Amino acid sequence: MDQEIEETQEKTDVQDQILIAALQLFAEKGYFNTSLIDIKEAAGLETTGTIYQHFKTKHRVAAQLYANILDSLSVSIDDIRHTNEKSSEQLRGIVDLLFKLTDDAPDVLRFLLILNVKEFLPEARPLHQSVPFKKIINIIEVGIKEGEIRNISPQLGYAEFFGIIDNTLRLLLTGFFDKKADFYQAQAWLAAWNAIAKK
Amino acid sequence: MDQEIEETQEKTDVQDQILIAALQLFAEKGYFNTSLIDIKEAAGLETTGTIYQHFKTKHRVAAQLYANILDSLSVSIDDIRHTNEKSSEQLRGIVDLLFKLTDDAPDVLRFLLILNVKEFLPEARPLHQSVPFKKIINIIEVGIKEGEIRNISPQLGYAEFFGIIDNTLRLLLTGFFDKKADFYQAQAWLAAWNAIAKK
DNA sequence: GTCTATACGCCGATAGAC
DNA sequence: GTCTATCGGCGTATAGAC
Repeated sequence: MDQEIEETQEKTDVQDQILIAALQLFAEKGYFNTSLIDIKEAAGLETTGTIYQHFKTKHRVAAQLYANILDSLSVSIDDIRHTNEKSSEQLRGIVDLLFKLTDDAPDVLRFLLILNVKEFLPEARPLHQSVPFKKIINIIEVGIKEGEIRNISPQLGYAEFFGIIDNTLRLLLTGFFDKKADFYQAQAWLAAWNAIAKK
Repeated sequence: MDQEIEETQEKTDVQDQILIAALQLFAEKGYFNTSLIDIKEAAGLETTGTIYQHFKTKHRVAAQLYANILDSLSVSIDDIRHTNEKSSEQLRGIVDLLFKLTDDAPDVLRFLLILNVKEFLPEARPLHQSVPFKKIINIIEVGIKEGEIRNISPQLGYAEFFGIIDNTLRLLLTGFFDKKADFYQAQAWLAAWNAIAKK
């Protein structure tokens, strides 16, 4: 039984190694510029065959990666919703999370925001129709109902609020800005919230 | 001499056919999912060899396409700057242009905004450091100096203003919105301008 | 200068030894 | 269940006939 646990443990570790290596390479070079040989080497494996023990195809590697990222984001957003009452606080929490991720795990945000995921995962829903982003739109809807946010269509509110946040993150990730991230975070939050807040 | 002109004319036409076909396919499927055989067929050619008469490599096709789009945009922006005095009017003109393009030539904007150009043109400057977009930042700088735009860093102003516009265009291009484009254009302009205008 | 035929390499995927 | 060896195919690019 100990053995079983060890094996399971090890298998999980190898899977994670592969996913981590793939994330880094996809974020850096893109899906199509990354071969399984690249992934194998970055994951410290001897052979590409090992990848096929854990994933049926290269495509599945990317699909799993995308699913994991969206799931993790979704959980974090739920957490933020439960620990904050007002829509403004919830949105603030999400913005904090995204900027924190830009610092701690830039490859995750590069994958989400810069790669054109549809190109290699054509069956995946567009980012803006994924579960976590639907939750953000829902927060905006609630904010409108409760009078914190001005009375616009939630989709438009999302476009305006998240347009500023998303673009700021993008510009941070591509090295466009010259000041520290914290500066832009504060400014972007203010501008984004002002764009949709009831005056 | 007539013959020379005809030949030149024809050559130009074939080049354009290739570029138009490539634009459409790249915008729809992405660069890596598009083969030269696809392009040849969409351009109405018999053989991929013809493409190699006009472009050294597939990569050059994409590079030429990107250069043409940026040039054309740059010319349009110059025109807008010359026919409008105030920064607010110039920005308004650019927003009108971009929404018009979304309608008339969506593939151009898909290429610019949705594809991750760096993936297949690694040597190209990021969009936000390209000539036409530098001109937009310059307009914002002038607007700040002349007091139309509040006193923020031009880069931040660009992130806020263009974040809203860019995201709205993206959401239009991906079919996220349910109302007509005109509605979102008016709203996006207002929100974007309000985000940076001096109150 | 346009089309035919083909070379060549790379990469995803697999079969099978150990 | 990990590694070796290799297949098959696609896609870019070219060489050469017409």
